[in-house]
Amino acid sequence: MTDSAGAPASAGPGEHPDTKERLLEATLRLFAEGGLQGTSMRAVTQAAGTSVSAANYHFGSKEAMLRAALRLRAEPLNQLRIDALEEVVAGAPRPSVEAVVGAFLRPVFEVRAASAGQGELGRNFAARLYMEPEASVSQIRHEVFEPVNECFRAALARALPGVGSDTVALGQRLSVAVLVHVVSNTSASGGDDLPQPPVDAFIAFVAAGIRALAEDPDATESAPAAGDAS
Amino acid sequence: MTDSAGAPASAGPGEHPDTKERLLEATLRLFAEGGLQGTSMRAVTQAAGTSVSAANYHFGSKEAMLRAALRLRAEPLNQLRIDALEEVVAGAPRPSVEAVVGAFLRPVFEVRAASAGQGELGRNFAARLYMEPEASVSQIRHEVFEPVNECFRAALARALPGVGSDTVALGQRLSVAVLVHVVSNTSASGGDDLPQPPVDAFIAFVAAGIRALAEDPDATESAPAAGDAS
DNA sequence: GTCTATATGTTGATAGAC
DNA sequence: GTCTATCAACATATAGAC
Repeated sequence: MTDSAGAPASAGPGEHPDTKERLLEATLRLFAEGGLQGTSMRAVTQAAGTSVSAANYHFGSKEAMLRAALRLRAEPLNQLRIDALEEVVAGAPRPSVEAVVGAFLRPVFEVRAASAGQGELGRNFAARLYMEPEASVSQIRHEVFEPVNECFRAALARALPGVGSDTVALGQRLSVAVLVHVVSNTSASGGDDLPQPPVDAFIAFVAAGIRALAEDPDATESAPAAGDAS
Repeated sequence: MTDSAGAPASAGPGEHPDTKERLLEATLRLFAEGGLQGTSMRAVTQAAGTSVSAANYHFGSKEAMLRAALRLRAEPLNQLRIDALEEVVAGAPRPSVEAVVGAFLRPVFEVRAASAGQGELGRNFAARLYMEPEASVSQIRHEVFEPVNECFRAALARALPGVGSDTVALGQRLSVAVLVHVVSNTSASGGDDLPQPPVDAFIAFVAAGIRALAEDPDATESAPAAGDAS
């Protein structure tokens, strides 16, 4: 909505990165390193080789610029996961839990592996996007990931016929939990450079956990018993 | 180490909260709401009914004050969990995975339930402590929680004889993953007020996941196969 | 020990020249 | 469209009176 009318010198057909594009790229990179409050307009615009005024001209505010950058980067991954999930559901009327969980988790690893070559843009970025507690980021995260989560729940319900919807929802949430930790524990969180286990380990963990929830719905719904049954 | 020598008017035997105590309390509360960069000395000292100078007099810097507050709040929980883990190990030479995971997770829920009455001090706090990517917070988190994690790994190794240490370590990491999400998803993360499933659901999920890792060490060590075996 | 006042730097956003 | 110069507000930290 900004490159509509009066952009005579920068609205090329897509050849060289103009100022707006450079700003988005720099925003992503610096946000990935420092989070929202840890990233200043000055740092971003300096990294983009322009000025604060240019950024405010194109986006209006710091938050708007961040939102644009986050959506730009997160939605392709978003679509990748939705496609994978729909493919699993379309391929089998009753897919395995592993297949569904794999469709949910694998694209994240693929994108991380792909962006590992072009610097660490995408590494910390996913962690920041998932973990930043700032309200604006949290809102974007919800907007972008809620369709995926819904798609995941639908696929999971297919894989687990007869299981309650709240159990399915809990399984989805805990899948995200594992995903978040995976994504954060390699770069942003503890400063540790832990070894990265293969994707299948995480899929096996999550699938077994979800099956445990499905097999014991009593624990999911309400469990006042078994306090100290040692 | 600050109330040792020259504190004639505020080092009471523990009756009324002095300035230092009020500062720690306010630091915890505001940090729980806004994170590290989102919490200023001005806001903290104003909430504590004192001035920035007093805070710097007692703690020296913003980061030092935060560190003191974090340790003050996190270490009791820390000890609770270590005790529970040691009790499980002492009670049975080969405890169940559920018992070990329960000892790891339950104290967190207990502390959250206990602090739910005294305002939302402890609710967001755990989430912030676990999720804040700031270096100083991350360092404290590591210092405080590493002993617990080590204790948990030891107990888990008891419950899973013959399982590789890296598999055990992965199980511990993913337990923390679930814990983080549980703790963050009720207040700080998405702004959603999701229903809180019982503790046993999380224990069942984690225990089953860990067993899956233990039963298939092939996936934990290295898994170059099974790319698209659909 | 605690305060007021201040030093020094940074932030996000804007005004106006070009 | 992009820049330089600037604003007002905020940050952490310190100096010195009391």
